[in-house]
Amino acid sequence: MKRPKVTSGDVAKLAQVSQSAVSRSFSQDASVSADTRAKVLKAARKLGYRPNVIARAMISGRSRLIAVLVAYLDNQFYPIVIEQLSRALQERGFHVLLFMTDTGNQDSVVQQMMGYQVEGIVMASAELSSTLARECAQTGIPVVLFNRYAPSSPASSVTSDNIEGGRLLAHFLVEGGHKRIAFIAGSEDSSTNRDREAGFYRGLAESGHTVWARAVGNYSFEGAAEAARQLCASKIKPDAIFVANDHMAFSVMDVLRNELKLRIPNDISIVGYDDVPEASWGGYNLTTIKQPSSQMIDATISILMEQIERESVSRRAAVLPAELIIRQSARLPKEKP
Amino acid sequence: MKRPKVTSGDVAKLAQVSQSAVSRSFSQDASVSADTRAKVLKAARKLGYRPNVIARAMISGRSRLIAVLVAYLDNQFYPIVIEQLSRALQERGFHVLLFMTDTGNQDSVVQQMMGYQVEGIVMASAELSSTLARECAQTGIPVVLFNRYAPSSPASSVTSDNIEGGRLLAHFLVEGGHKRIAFIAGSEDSSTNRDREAGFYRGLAESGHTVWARAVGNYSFEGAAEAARQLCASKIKPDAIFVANDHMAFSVMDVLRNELKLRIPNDISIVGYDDVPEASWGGYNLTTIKQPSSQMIDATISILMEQIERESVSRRAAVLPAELIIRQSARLPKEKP
DNA sequence: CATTTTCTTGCATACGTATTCAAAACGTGT
DNA sequence: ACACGTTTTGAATACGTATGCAAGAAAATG
Repeated sequence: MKRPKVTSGDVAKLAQVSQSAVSRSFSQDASVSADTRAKVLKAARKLGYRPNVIARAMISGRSRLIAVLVAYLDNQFYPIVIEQLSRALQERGFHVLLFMTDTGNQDSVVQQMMGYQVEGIVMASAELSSTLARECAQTGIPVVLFNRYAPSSPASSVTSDNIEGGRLLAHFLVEGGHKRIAFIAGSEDSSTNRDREAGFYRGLAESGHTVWARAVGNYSFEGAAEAARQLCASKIKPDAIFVANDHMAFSVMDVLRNELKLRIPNDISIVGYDDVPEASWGGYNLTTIKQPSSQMIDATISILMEQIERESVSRRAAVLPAELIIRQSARLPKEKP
Repeated sequence: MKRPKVTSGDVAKLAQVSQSAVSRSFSQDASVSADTRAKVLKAARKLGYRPNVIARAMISGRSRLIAVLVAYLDNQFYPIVIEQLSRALQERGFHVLLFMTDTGNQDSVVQQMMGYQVEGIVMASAELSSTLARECAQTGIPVVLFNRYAPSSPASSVTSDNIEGGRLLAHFLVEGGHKRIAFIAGSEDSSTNRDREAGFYRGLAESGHTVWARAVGNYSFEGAAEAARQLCASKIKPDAIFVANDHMAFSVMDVLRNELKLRIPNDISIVGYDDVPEASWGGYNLTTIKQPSSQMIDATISILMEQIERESVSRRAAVLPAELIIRQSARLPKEKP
C-alpha cells in the first residue's frame, strides 16, 4: 500500500549516471548532454520519479509557493479571483497556499506563511489590517495587496479605479433623475470603500448634488440588510442607493422588495460594485461597476514574477479601468431628444 | 530591504544552547526543561525566528500540506467548503495547497501534488475522472473524495445521502400534486448525479409515478439554461423540475421566468440540491436539499487526521444526512384535513 | 551517602536536492 | 600528433531541521 519514495539517487543508479546528472536533467538550462538527459528521463519515467519540491526549496530557496490570504469567500468576487490566480500561477510552475484569517489571529498568519518560505504573498481581501500588510512587506517577500491599497506600506497593490467607478455611478444616478441618493458603505477602514465613497461624492458634487443619507453594512449580508432598513425607516425614503459592493447589494434588494414591498427600479434604484456573476442573474439584474478581474490577475502575476525574478522588492501600484455595466436595477437616464 | 533569514542555529547561539535544544523547544512533546525552553523562546522572539517548515518536512516527512483539488469555483458550494476546510486544517497546523484542474491536465496535477510531498489529498469536485482518483490513491497518500464516490478505488469518500435526498424531493413533488415531473441532470458520469437521479426515480416509483422528461445540464449555467429550454419547447410543459444542483437551478429559474414568462411556483415548481447561500436569497427562494457542509468537513478532517496519524490508508466512506429545506419555489403539499 | 532511575543536553547524522569545482571528455584547427 | 577551448561529468558540500545516541545532571530511592 505504501510505495517507497523514489529519489534522484535511485534514478541515477538505474540510469548509470551520477545524482548530479539527474538533478541537471530536470532543470531547464543546465549543462547536460541530450544523450544523458534522455537516459535519465527514461529511467525516471520507469520509476515514477518526480523531483521533490521540498528538497529543492531547501537548497535553492525557491519553494514555488505563493501565499494567498483571504478573510472570507462568501462574496463571489474572491472565489473567482482565487480560481484565476491559481490557474495562472500553476501555468508558471507556482502554487497557491491558502490562508484564511479572522480579525483575531492576523499576526500568527504571517508567521505561518514565513514558515513555509513562500516566495510571494497576495492579500486578497478588503478586511485586512494595514499593520499586517506592513509586517508582510518587512519580510522582504514580494507582497501584493489585491483590491486594497495602503500608501504607507511598501507593498505593491492592484485595484480597479475605485474613485472613477464611484464617479461613474454618481453621474449615472443623477442623470437618471434621482433626488435622494444614499450610500451604504462597506467597512469604514477599507481603502476600497474609502475610494468608492470619495469618487461617488465627487461625482455627486460635480453635478451639484450631495449624498442624502448614509449607512454602514460592513461588507456583510446581514449588515447590509440592517443598513437598508435603517435608511428606509422613516416615511421619506431614498430614491437611489449605491451599495459599496454587489454582495451587499443583493441583500439590500431582498430587504427592499420583500420586507418593504418596494419595486426596483420603479420605487427605488440600486447600484452595486464588482459585477460578480450573480449580478447578471435574472433575479437581480444589478447595474454595477465591473472590476476587470482578469486584468487585475495579470497585473498581480506580473508584479510577483518580476519581483521574484529580480529579487528586488520595489513598490508598484496598478490601477485598472472600471466599467459601468447597465442593467435593470436602476432607472435609466432619460434619452436626450 | 531583505532581512537575513534567521535559523535555529542563530537562536541557539543567542540563547547559549545547542541547535537541538532549539528544535526541541519548538516541538510539542520533547524533552526540554521549562528553563531552557523559556530561554530559547525569548531568544527566538527577539530574532523573529520561526521554524522552517520546509526543512522540517525534509527530515520528518511531514509537510503539513493538504492538497485540495477543484475543477471550478463558480458553484458557491465549493468556495464555502474550501473556506471551512482551510480554517479547520489551519487550526490543526495544516494548510491547503490549492490545485485547479481542467479536463485536460489531470494526470500532471497528481505529479505536482506528489512533488510537494502533501500528506493528504481532498478531491472536491464532481467533475474529476475516476482514473485520477485511483492514481492518487495508489500513491499511498490518504485521499478523500469530497462530494463524490468511487467504489472501485481505495480512496475514502464523504458525501451527503444523495439517494435519500433525491427520494425526499420526489415525495415532496408528488405530494404537491405535480403530474409532469422532469429532471435536469448534472454530469452524466458523476456519482453525485447518478445517486440523486436514482433516489429521485425510486421516490417517484414508490408513489406510482415516473419521470416525465429528462435533460442534461452538465453542472454548468449555460448547459442548464439550454436544458430548460429543451424541456419546455413543446406546448405541453412539465409542471415541476428537479435540477441536480442549486447552481443550475438558478439558471433554470431565470430562463423560465424571463424567457418563457412562467411564474414560479404557480405555473411550474423548481427544486434544487445543495442549499448554497443564494438559495435563500429573495430572488430565488429555492426549495432544496441541504448538504450538511460542516458535518462533511468534520468527516473529511477526521478521516485525514486518522490516516495521517496511523500511517495506514484504509478506506472509509462517510454518508451524511440530507435535509429537505422548504422555501417558495415549489408548490406545497396540500394540508391534510 | 551510595546507587538507581529519570530528565536534559549536545554531538553527529540524515533528509533529497542544487550547485561549485576540478577533472575528464570532446571537438577543432594547426 | 599536439595544444587549446568548450562541454559534460562526478565528487563533495550545503540548505535548516529532527532525532538516535551517549553522556551528564538531577532527582529519587535505599
